[in-house]
Amino acid sequence: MTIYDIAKQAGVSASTVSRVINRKPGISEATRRKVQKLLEENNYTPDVTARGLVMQSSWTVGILIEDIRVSLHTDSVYIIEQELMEHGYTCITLSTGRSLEKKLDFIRLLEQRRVEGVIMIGSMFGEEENTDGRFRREVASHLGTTPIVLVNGELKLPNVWCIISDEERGTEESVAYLIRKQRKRISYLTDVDTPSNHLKRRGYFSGCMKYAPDMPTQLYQAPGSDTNPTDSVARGREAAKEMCRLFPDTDAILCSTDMMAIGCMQGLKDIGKNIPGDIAVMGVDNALFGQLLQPTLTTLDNKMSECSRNAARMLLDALDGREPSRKIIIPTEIIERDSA
Amino acid sequence: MTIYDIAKQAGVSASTVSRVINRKPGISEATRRKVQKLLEENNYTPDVTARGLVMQSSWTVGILIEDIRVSLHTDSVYIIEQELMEHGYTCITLSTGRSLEKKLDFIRLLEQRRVEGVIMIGSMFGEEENTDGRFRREVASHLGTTPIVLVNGELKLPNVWCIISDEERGTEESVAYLIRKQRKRISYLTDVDTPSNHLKRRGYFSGCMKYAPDMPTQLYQAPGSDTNPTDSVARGREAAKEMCRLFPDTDAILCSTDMMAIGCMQGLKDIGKNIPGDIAVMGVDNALFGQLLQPTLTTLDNKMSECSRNAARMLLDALDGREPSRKIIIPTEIIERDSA
DNA sequence: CTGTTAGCGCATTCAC
DNA sequence: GTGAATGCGCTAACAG
Repeated sequence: MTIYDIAKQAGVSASTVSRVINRKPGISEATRRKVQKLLEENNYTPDVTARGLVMQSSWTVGILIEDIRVSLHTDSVYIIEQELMEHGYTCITLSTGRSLEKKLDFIRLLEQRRVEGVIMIGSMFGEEENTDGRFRREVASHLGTTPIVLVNGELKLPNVWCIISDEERGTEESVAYLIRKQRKRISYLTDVDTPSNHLKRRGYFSGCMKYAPDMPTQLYQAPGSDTNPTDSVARGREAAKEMCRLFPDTDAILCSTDMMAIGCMQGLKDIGKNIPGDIAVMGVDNALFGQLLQPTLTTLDNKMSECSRNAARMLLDALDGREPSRKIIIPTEIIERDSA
Repeated sequence: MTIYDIAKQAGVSASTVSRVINRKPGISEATRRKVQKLLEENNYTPDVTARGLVMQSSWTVGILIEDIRVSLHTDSVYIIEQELMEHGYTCITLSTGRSLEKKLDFIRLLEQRRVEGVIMIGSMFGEEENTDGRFRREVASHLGTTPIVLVNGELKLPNVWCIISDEERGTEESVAYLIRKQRKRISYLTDVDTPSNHLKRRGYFSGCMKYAPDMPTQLYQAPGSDTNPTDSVARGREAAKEMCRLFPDTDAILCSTDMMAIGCMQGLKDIGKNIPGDIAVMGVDNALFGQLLQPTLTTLDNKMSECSRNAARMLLDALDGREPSRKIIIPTEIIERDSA
């Protein structure tokens, strides 16, 4: 069913039909009604794809994310999709996994689909000093003129806007918090090598330096590379035991994510440790489930929901030519609960 | 950058460029190489939207779901997207919420985008006897020729395939399980009115009838309508207290979802009940977090991951004209843990 | 007020 | 082997 079919039935031209569909002025009430009736009777729906071709606008935006199963990301995607949909955009959400190749594939996929904007969630989409810049170059050459908003990462490109959660500072303050809570041997548990994890780790070190210069720093990086919840928890569980061996005097474990922290708590329970009596545990993310455990999990809220909402709005602003700020930083907040 | 731009640079016609892009035979090795080189140099990417217009195929499928934040659904979407993407399809995933209007809006949106197939996850997309059939009619008129796979629901339409988890039977067996565990007063906690919840509730009643005909049935339906995790847990928590008032002799609460069960456990703890000593708790879904609580949550695994994987394959089969089975039922499985 | 024409980017006849 | 012409479904500029 095309506008031509409708036009024929109505005895008018296709452009007339197009006009009534798009509510353009300059049409007699009589023909408007006649056409309208036919449209409804035939259950006509315009092909937005064809429309996009001539209008040079797809009303589509892409969302890139490492793994939709990570609840933090799920919430972000939900918020962003709702916000963009309200403004008429349809989202294509892609879980890239951790490989660079896959990320590049999806960048090309979005280009092929002629998306009008892109939101990338996660620090792995940013550039660090130690990268060869391949990702940045590919983004530049494939999406060089598409507005892009990066959540929790930075990419120095003229079409990229950034919004980041101040996790480094937050981790620093988490150390201060634990020290205020009388902890004497704070160790740090991290896993996958991501820029975000590097920042948090740096925050741990500088926090120790600032607030407890005499305390030895104790870092443990758990092996493994997948970041889905199941793996993260399992990894934290193993790591907790390993850390108790490596750092027998530790009385607080600061974890790079809540999932790791949850696993960590499991592991500590496995070996009979009391939380927070023997060891305090603290995570990052403010995941829902931290509230449901016994004891409830103290965590650093990195405000990802707020970041996501802002990201969507920044993209909408950029799409409407309103020039949002190039870079926004959102402060974090410590959520005090029972585990620390 | 279009094929015409490339054609001009190469001194050939657009059709020649099109041929090398699509690896069609009948082109001299020389021009093929020349064009190929230009394509790469210019970072050319075909517009799949325009291609779709002429080929009459969008290589897009839609996924409809009530709320992506429900972890059960998140996993389903992840699995389906991966599977379809491997076969060249791009997914548009839409969280419809609970309103019928929104569902219909999104049905139309998918029609506008000319998706080639649709997967709907959740019983709310099916039809029950007590519905006025509006949803079915709208699906028929807007997506009447589009292959659709329904997960956990049924829609009697020639272009719809169904895959359902046998939750009714599973709930029945859950009752039997609790009785084997010496429970004497099994009550049932449910919430939102969905077909799936109706089936489970029916399973509860028939289970009681079958395995403990003398036991009085005790049903409580918690008020509220949103199914996101936060709300579900909160609702379960309140409900647990209410149920202890209403049914003071209950020694087992069977919950319609794991999130409700998790909330339920919180609520029971709030009022000093011991689990499973005083009261056993059991859920449905086999959510990851059931394993992480203390005590771990006994649950009915409704095999949603398996259902999802099958749904994707059924759609692919239908898309390729391979005629999959019209309806498939997947049996559930009780996962024994500590709460019951 | 309405119809004709052209073109969005691409693939596919059908000639040559 | 390759190019010119045509059309996918739609909107827009220009006539009338």
